[in-house]
Amino acid sequence: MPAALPLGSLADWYLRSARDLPWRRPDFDAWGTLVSEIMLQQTQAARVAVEIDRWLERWPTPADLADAPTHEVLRQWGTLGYPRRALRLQDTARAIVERHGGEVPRDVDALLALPGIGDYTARAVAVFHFGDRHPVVDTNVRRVVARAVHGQGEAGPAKRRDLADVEALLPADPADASVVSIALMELGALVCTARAPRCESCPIADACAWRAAGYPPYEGRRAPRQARFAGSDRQARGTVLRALRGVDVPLAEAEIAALWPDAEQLERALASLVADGLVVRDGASVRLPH
DNA sequence: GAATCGTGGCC
DNA sequence: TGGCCAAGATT
Repeated sequence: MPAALPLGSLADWYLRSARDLPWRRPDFDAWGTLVSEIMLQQTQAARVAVEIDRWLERWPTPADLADAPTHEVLRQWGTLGYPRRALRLQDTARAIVERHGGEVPRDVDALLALPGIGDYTARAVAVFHFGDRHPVVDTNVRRVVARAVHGQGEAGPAKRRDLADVEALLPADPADASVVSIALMELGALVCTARAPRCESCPIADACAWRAAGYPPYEGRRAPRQARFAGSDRQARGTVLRALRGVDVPLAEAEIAALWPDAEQLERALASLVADGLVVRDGASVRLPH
């Protein structure tokens, strides 16, 4: 059993060093928290920070987004990446209106039942907005715990076990547990980074098992590395969607064909965009969904 | 469990 | 320069 982490030092460090991010402002409501957490799925905080306010000014409540034209939702999503998230976010807004009277639910299971909301996002909303006690486990938390608690240089692929693993670290008091979760995330983002961690300024360095062991290199299994992007179906999809966002009329098949050199790959990308509901084929042209 | 899904920043 | 990484979720 590893020694307990100095959670008091961690919390003090957080209160001293936390970034001033929009979703940490006291006036951020449950809906704003949910929207920001979905945008933060695999997208860097700095990029979300410049988009979130404009989004929430346009659609300040779930009912507002539920009623929006989907093509406008996709345009506003812009280049945040993984545009299926924008569709799911609108689906979630509609589900909140239908199932929960337009109010973001507090219950983790109710949150998990919403489209596009998984283990991380559901608990992030329940903890960071509602103040309940749950483990909030993202890539930062997994890395910090792997190092400080388990003495491993990397976390390896995400596992179901990670949730219970982190839950065991949390203080009993929900408010204290909430600060520990956000502080672990911030520590992973600012200090205990994937490359070149800043151990000299780490508030829990004295208790870090990885440091105590002399920074042994990671020997365990790793997540498979991302496929090359250049020339991929993903790039083809992105190219098509970027073109459609840039105009307010459908694009003819010939205009679409001019976007990508490999006709067979373009057709495959187009078919997958249609299957995802991101694009609609309308006769001999292609457009964003209404 | 592994593959898929955008875009941009960093060294 | 190109691989790695980023507040993950879904199938």
